[in-house]
Amino acid sequence: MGTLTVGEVARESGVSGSAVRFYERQGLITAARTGGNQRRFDPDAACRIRVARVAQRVGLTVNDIRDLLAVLPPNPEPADWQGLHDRLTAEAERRIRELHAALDDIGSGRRLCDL
Amino acid sequence: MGTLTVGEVARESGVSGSAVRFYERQGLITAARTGGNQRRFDPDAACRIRVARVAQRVGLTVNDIRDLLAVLPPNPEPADWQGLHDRLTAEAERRIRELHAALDDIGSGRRLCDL
DNA sequence: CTAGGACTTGAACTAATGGTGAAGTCAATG
DNA sequence: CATTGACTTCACCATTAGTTCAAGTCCTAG
Repeated sequence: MGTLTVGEVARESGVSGSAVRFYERQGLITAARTGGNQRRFDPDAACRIRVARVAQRVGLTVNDIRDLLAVLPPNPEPADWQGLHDRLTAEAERRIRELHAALDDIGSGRRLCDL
Repeated sequence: MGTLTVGEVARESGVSGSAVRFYERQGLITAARTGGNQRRFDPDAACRIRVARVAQRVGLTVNDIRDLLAVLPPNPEPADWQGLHDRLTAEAERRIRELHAALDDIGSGRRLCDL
């Protein structure tokens, strides 16, 4: 099944080789092994990593992303992408709401701190 | 000038005593010293800490917050609060824009990863 | 004037986060 | 079959934001 090496996935996904191995350790991607114990990835590994990078920009940790990607099977169908998209969107919007709430508190800052 | 002990500032600001000392080390607040080398804070110290906590919610690090509070003199005037408010608002809005940009990229996720 | 709670320092420690680096092993090519 | 680049593991690094500890000092109320 797996045909891509660490280096190939790294190049395709734009992260370092050590990051690819890190992501495998963390369960974001999975790999088959050759007789000589080398990793071989499915072609969707790079894709999963690209999704992971976007999720990091939303503020998710690698742990969060593991859970997120757990619901994404190999060779995902449109519905799988949709679910993932929905979860990420909800998370980003939640963070935007938190920032707005902080802004509101800042707005009342002078009153909070009248000296 | 300074009349409040570490413990009093901690109580007023809602953080621990060790955090108060930490914030002083980091330059978020300043303290006078008694003859016996104990810290004595101005009453605005607790206020500055409350501002710092809001800034943390916006995503600033303690280092960022030191720079932010550096422009806030003791006994700040309305214009000082305004400047601080503007900087925090700008930062929060920048982060909101980043999240929106990430959302846009998520929207194109299926195309990015067509397998 | 003394008891004990609050304070002092500095260093070590915690815990999460996101990797990197060194030393050694594999595999494909000339 | 040897070279050389890619691969392996495991330990370690750096940052962030504090907490904890020990050993000692201060200060204030009774």
